[in-house]
Amino acid sequence: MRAYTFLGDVLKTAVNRQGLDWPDKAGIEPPKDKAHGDLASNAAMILAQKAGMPPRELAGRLVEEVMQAGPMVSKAEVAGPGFINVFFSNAFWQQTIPEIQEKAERYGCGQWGAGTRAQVEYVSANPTGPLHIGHGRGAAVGDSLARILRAAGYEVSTEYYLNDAGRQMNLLGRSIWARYQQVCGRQVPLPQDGYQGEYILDLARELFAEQGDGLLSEQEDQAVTTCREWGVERILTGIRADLEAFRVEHQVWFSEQSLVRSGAVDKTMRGLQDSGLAYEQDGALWFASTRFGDDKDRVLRKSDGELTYFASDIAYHADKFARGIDLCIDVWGADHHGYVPRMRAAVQALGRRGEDLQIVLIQLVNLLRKGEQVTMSTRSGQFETLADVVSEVGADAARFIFLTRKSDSSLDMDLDLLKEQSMDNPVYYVQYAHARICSMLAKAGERGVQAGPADDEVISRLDTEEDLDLLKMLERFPETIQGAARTLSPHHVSFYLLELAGSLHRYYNRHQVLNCGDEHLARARLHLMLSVGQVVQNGLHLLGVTAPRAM
RNA sequence: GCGCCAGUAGCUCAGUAGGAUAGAGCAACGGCCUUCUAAGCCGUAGGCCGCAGGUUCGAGUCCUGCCUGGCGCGCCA
Repeated sequence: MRAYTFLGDVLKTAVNRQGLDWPDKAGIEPPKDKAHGDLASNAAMILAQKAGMPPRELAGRLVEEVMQAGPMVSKAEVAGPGFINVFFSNAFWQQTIPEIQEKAERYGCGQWGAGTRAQVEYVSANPTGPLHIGHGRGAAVGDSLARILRAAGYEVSTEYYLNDAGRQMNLLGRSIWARYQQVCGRQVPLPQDGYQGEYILDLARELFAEQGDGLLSEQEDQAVTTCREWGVERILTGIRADLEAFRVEHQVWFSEQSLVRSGAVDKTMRGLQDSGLAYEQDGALWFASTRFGDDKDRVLRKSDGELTYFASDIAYHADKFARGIDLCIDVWGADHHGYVPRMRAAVQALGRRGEDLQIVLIQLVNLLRKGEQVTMSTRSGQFETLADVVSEVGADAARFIFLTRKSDSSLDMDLDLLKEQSMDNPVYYVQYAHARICSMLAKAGERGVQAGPADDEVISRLDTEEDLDLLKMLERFPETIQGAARTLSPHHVSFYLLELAGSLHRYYNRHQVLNCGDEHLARARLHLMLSVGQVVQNGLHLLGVTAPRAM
């Protein structure tokens, strides 16, 4: 990060001295090939025409200025069609060590999102059954996203939206009621379209164990209500426990029912009507979402008087904005992608910019057992619960798998493979790096070796190719966080950690830390290990994965 | 029919705001433990980046068309 900002300043000044402005399209980035420097810029190629000289000539002038920038730059050159390649001095990279030690667990954090109140809403599964593995993926992404955004300086809150007002809730009540009666010995059919799952029967048995057959004497309506309320509470308790076991936290649990009851939904509907964005037709109330680019207008209140989910979703988002949230990030299952245009339209109708709502779509998790797909449907009750998977493969492995690919591509997850090859699971590769470092530090402690202060004299000994490789990796951590926050993509952090762990393992196999035969060198390398350990820890924390001290 | 997402090594996937000779892990093959954790390291092999055009100094990345797979299109929830 230091390298990037430093060179950015230098180059911009140099460009200005040529009487030019820094072009938006210009980039400064690390080249793929190390021989092309630590950072390279294409600015000269973009500005050549405007400057009225060939790209290489302009690049040459800029390079001269970069060379004057001080001892941090060891070399700058013109390359290829007009790239400016810049090499930094070892001393520059070595300064990363004291920076990490000073910032410790805050290293990598920045202020890019300062002043923005962001809210991440995720999971938000209907409380009609246990969480399945698909919810788990959304949970991992949402939770990690919140951590990353906090690290990037946003003021972040997390929330679970509870759809506790719809018809599904009634269906749940009736399903439990039917099962309950069966448990009591009555011959009753399950409701049509009811929940078939085994867990409904479990719930009914539990209810019976708790309250006996007392419900049988109640009125049907009353009994169904009791079953529903008891069932929702029971299921929610389970969901909370599942999320906790998965190390996922929601600060706020927001009830849809509370919105309906407070009249907030009606109020929002009236507001839309007043501003001419909602209208009555064929006995229904419609939202004119086509005005904001949606394919067709959408129903808010059906002709039978019932509100659609969409209506409360709009009121819910209005409520979010009213609470002072600047940026709403909704994590949804990708099967809801058709819903995106109307939700964004609604946000604009509320007087917000479309981009104040960001929707992260989570693609399907194809769960496999022995290579065969496990079909999933809450209704039929055939699914793999998050809790089962977590207890089988562990929260760390599950989270890491979810966070090691773009959320927008579907994921094949073979549980048997994941278990059998658990030793080859990438999460262990990263954790092993941390454990290795801890082991070295422990050994250093036993031998009475102290790292001491990380002054220039000490860290200047970190000068091999592998030292610099690690130092450069460490220096890149802050911009990794920034990039992950900007693109709402936790997987960038995972891939960074895999790369960092790789560099550490390579280092370990090539250089001795404690046994290198030189007390000063050992101290320098100890500092390097401390820093790598810190960054691995910080990175894993962003993923919600533990950093074990021993494996 | 329309829309969204995906198509990159045998498999699972990266590829960051177009950049230089396209990467990693697994699987395969060959090496490395009297030394701080071999859950590791080093090496070899493996590619018309779905296909065809276009934009420009330059395309895996942007545009158009097509092919294949997944998902979605309701006064459902």
